[in-house]
Amino acid sequence: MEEPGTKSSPRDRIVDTATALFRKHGIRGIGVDAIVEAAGTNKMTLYRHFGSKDELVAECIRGQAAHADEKWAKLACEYPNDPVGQLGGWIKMVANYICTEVHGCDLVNTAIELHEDEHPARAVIAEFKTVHLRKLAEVCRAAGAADPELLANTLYMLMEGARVSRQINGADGPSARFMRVAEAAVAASIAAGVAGAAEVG
Amino acid sequence: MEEPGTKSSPRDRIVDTATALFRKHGIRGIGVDAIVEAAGTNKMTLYRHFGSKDELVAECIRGQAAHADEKWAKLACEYPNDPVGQLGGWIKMVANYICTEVHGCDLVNTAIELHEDEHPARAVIAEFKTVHLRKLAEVCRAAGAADPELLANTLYMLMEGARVSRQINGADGPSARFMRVAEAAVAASIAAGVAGAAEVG
DNA sequence: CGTAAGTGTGACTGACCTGTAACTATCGGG
DNA sequence: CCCGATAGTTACAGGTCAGTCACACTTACG
Repeated sequence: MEEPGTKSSPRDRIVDTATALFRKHGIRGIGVDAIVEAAGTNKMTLYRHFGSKDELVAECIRGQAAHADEKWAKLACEYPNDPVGQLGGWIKMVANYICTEVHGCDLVNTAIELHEDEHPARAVIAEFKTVHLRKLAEVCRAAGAADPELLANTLYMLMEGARVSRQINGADGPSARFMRVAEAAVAASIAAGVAGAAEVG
Repeated sequence: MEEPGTKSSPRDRIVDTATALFRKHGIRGIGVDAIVEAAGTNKMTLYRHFGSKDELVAECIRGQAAHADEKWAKLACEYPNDPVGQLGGWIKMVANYICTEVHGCDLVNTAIELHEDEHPARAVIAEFKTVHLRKLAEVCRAAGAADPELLANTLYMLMEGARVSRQINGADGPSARFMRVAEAAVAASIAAGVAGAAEVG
C-alpha cells in the first residue's frame, strides 16, 4: 500500500519501537506513552491499530516469530538436501544468537514475564516453539539420527539452557560450550544411527 | 528471641507471603499493598524491615538460595564419599523440580524479569548460580569425568533448558527427557574418564 | 508503674499506568 | 472541491504504584 523505504508507516514504527523497548525494559517496564513518543506518533494511533497494549505485545511477538521463521527457511536453502549440514548450520546460528543477542530469546523472556495464562502472546509463543521443535526433530530424522526425537529434545534443552545461562553466568559461563556439546551430541547420535542401520541392513 | 511455631513474626510472614506472590504474579505483577494485606500486616512494618520493595525482593531471593543450599547439603549427606551417586541424586532432584515446580526456577525467572542491572537481587542470583555451577563441576571431577567442567556445563545447560522448556512446551516437551539425557551424559563422560585414566596408567 | 520497642492504622503524596473522548489536520481519489 | 480515511493534539478519567507520615496500640521487662 505504501513504498517502504521512503517513510515507514506509524503502525510499523510502533511495532519496531515497541519491540526494542520491550526488549530493553521488559513488557511491564515500559508504558504506551513512552512507546508512542519514541515512535514519533501518538496514543490514539496506537489504539486504533492495536486494541490494547496486550495485543501490541502479541503483534511484536508475531513479528519476531516471523523473523525467526525466515532464518530457518534460509538455513534450508543454504544446505539443500543436506540435513546434517542443516543441523550444523542450526547450531552455528544458535551459537551466534548467544553471542549477539545477549539478553536471551525474546519469546522465552516474554513468556516468563507474562504470568497471565490468557495473554494473547502466550499462544503465539507456544505455537512457535512447538513448531520449532518439530522442525528440528524432522531434520534430525533426515540426518539419520538413532533417536531423532531424543536428539531434537537434547539440542532444544541445550539451546534454551545456553541462552538463559548467557544472561546469568555471562559469556564465559556454560553457554561458551554450547557449540561443542551440541555438535558432539549430533555426531554421537548419527554415528549410533549409522551403526543401527548397518546392523539391520 | 521468639519461639518459632507459636506465632511467626511479621517479618517472616512478609518474606514468605511475598515469595509466594512474586512466584504467582511476578515481581512487577504484585504491589506491596497486596503483599502486606496477604501477610496480615501493614506497609509501615514492611518498610521498617526492608527499606524498599527491591530489598524485599532480594531478601526473598536470598531465602530461596538458602533453601537450595540446604538441599544441596542434604545431597552430599545422602551419598557420602560417593560422587557418582551424588550426580545421580542431583539429576533426580532436578527432575523432581521439573515435575513439581512447573513455573520454573524462581531465581532465573526473577533475573529475566528484572531488567535493571543494579537491582540488589541480581547479585544474589549471579552469586548463587556461579557457586552452584562450581559445586557441580567439583562433583563431576570427583566422579572421574573425562572433562569435569565440560560435563558440569552440559548438565547445567540441560537443567536450565529443561526448566524453561517445561513452562513453554509443557510436561510432554523436551523436559520429559531431561533425566535420560543427563544420565547418558554422565555415563559417557565417566566411561571416557576411566578409559583415559587406563591409557595413562 | 514506667518506659521503650515493635507493631498497626489510615490518610496522604506524587508519579505513573491504560484507555477514552472530542476535536483538528492532512492528503489522495472521485 | 469535497469525502473519507488516517493521523495528530489536548485533555482527562479511573486506577495503581511505591513510599511517607503522625499517631495509637500492644507487649514485655525492670
